[in-house]
Amino acid sequence: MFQKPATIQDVARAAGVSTATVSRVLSNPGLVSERTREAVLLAVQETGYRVNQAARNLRMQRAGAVLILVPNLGKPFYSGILAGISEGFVGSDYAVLITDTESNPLQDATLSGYFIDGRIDGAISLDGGLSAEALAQCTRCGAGGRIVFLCEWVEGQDFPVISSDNAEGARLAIRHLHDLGHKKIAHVTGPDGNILTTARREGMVAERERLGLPVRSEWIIRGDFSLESGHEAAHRILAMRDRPTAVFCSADMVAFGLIAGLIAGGLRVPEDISVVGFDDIEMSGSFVPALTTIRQDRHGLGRRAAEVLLDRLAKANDQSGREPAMPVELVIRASTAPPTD
Amino acid sequence: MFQKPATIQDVARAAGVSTATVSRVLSNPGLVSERTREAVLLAVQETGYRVNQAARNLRMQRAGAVLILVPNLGKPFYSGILAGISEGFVGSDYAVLITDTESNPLQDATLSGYFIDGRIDGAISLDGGLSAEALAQCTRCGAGGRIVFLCEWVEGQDFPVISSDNAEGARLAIRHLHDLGHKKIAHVTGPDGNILTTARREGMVAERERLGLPVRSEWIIRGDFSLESGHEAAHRILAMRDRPTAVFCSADMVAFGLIAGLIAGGLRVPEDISVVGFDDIEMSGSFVPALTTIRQDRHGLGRRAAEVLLDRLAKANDQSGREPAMPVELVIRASTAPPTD
DNA sequence: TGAGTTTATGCAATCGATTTCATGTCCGGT
DNA sequence: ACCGGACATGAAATCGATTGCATAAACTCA
Repeated sequence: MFQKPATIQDVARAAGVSTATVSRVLSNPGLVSERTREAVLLAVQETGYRVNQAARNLRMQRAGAVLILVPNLGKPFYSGILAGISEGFVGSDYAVLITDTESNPLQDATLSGYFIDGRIDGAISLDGGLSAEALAQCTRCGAGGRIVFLCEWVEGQDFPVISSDNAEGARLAIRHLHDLGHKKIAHVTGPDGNILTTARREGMVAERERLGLPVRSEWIIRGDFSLESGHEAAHRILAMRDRPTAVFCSADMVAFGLIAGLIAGGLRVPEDISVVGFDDIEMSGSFVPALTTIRQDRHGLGRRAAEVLLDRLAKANDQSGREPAMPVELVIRASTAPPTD
Repeated sequence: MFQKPATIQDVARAAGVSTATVSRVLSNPGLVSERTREAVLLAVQETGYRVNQAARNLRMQRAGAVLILVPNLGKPFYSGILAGISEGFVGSDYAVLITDTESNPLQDATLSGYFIDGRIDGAISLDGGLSAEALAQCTRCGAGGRIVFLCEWVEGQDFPVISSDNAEGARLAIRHLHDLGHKKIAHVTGPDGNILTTARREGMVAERERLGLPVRSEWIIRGDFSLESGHEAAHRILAMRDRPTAVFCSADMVAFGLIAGLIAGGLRVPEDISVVGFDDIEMSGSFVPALTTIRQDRHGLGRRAAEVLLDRLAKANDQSGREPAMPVELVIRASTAPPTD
């Protein structure tokens, strides 16, 4: 057969010390004398010892893992975020579990169950659609302080939230279009009930009012962050009598669908109509035309969420509340230009 | 403070039986009498007991987790696969760990380390770029039979492989173009050294020869599965004196970049040039023009890999080797049409 | 009725680490 | 020379489950 992994007993025997000493060398070397420390480290080398996580977790009453709840792993938007999160946990001895809440919907008891099981020590949710009951169950079993929301969040709950400054992003987009000379600006929203939909729509409306731009209710088009919804929006716009000269989309994917639809309908982007996206996913820079958009620091968002959660897990301090919003940035590319009345 | 999770002891006390009995009720109910079984189940309800995974894993000498190695989580291609994998593990009491091998490159000892640690019981690698040394270390520590490759694989190694019939996909694409009347067919490859690049290129070359289609070396354009490489390929093609009338791309993303580039260069798709992709990712159906492509059953591939790995983990049987290739399918949409010489 | 099964259950060892507590040694100060 | 403290180490309890073995009760069959 194959060689069984060495246990702490094996190391202790090899080094001629007790298991307690081996354990101390590994986790608290200051307590051990120079001589024995070296002997133990040598024995560790020789035996190829690695600490058994199950045993350690059992003894330390922890799970050694965190769970990331992703609404839909397929959306390119999440990739950079996940990379940032993983990076944030490198060297922390927490394993990162990822689950797709769309293809594996959570029951109310599932998340708290993972905590009770000792499967996870903490969670980062990119899904703002968790039920209040599910969260209440987590709080009840003491997991409340170990859940962090990222990008999305649940209204009326007091969990830490890391997110971009969505309102500011909307503001930047509108101001950019206004600076180019656009007055008739449409908006394709996210799905109803999504917290980001609200934040971006309201930011956009506020800025439009501030700048005194004209308002038409049909210029606010309901979407759902998908390529298809952008495509549908294009049809709506093509059919309008009083067409906007620019469109601010709630997500880059929407912008892609929109642009494709507009071009298929005979318009040119940006000559006939300007388009601004939101997110700045990888593809946006190489789309044709390259997309002007609001950049979210996806990697940074992920890292920050990991940091905040690690901090929670380490200190068990329960000061909740929202983290300062992460800055966004306007990236000007080729999909916007002055209107050509 | 919060209520501590109930242990098996608590349940045993509540039901007036020993912990052994509780354990049996939960894992091997047939051994226990009707009466006590009911009493125990009641006690489980009342206490809200859930078995502690760390303890169970320690005792059973398992990790309760599998690791999925994904080359780049950001690529939409992987989404459906991951969904299929997760689905395959639902109800199996294995946790699914996901890691991005691009943003977190594996050292030679990392993967085997996870096995030795008792962090994972098995792995599914979507990355065909694992080093021989890393794999050798896994084999050495007895983890050889618990690694499954999916989509990609490492040449010269005897791990089970689940993958689509890449050669057949290439054949279908070329035959489709040939049936439409195309003779001058170009191909944008994947990255050098990638196993799929080879499989698809060779499938395409073989079929082209079989049909007696003309060959020009510049019609085989080096790409890397990315949108950008499609875009570059467009420039190459636009600059050719003897232009192909159709292009078979090694991935849908490449096709998107290619089409965008061709259109920007003044050609029409499919009127002036036809384009076929490979993968059929979500976006392909709603791209403009909708993409004709070779569909891989991503969900099914993921599920199958999960099944094969679960099987391995359960039976500890070591019969390795390649699984039968998963079928692919030609999906005809709007990006291909007869040539218009 | 008694020997031999079968069935149901409990006791206690075990998995591999961490950590408390006790012990022993060495040192400096008086 | 003696005492107190600092330091190094080991013995053993502990985390929460699973399971081999022993035992007791119930049942079968001649």
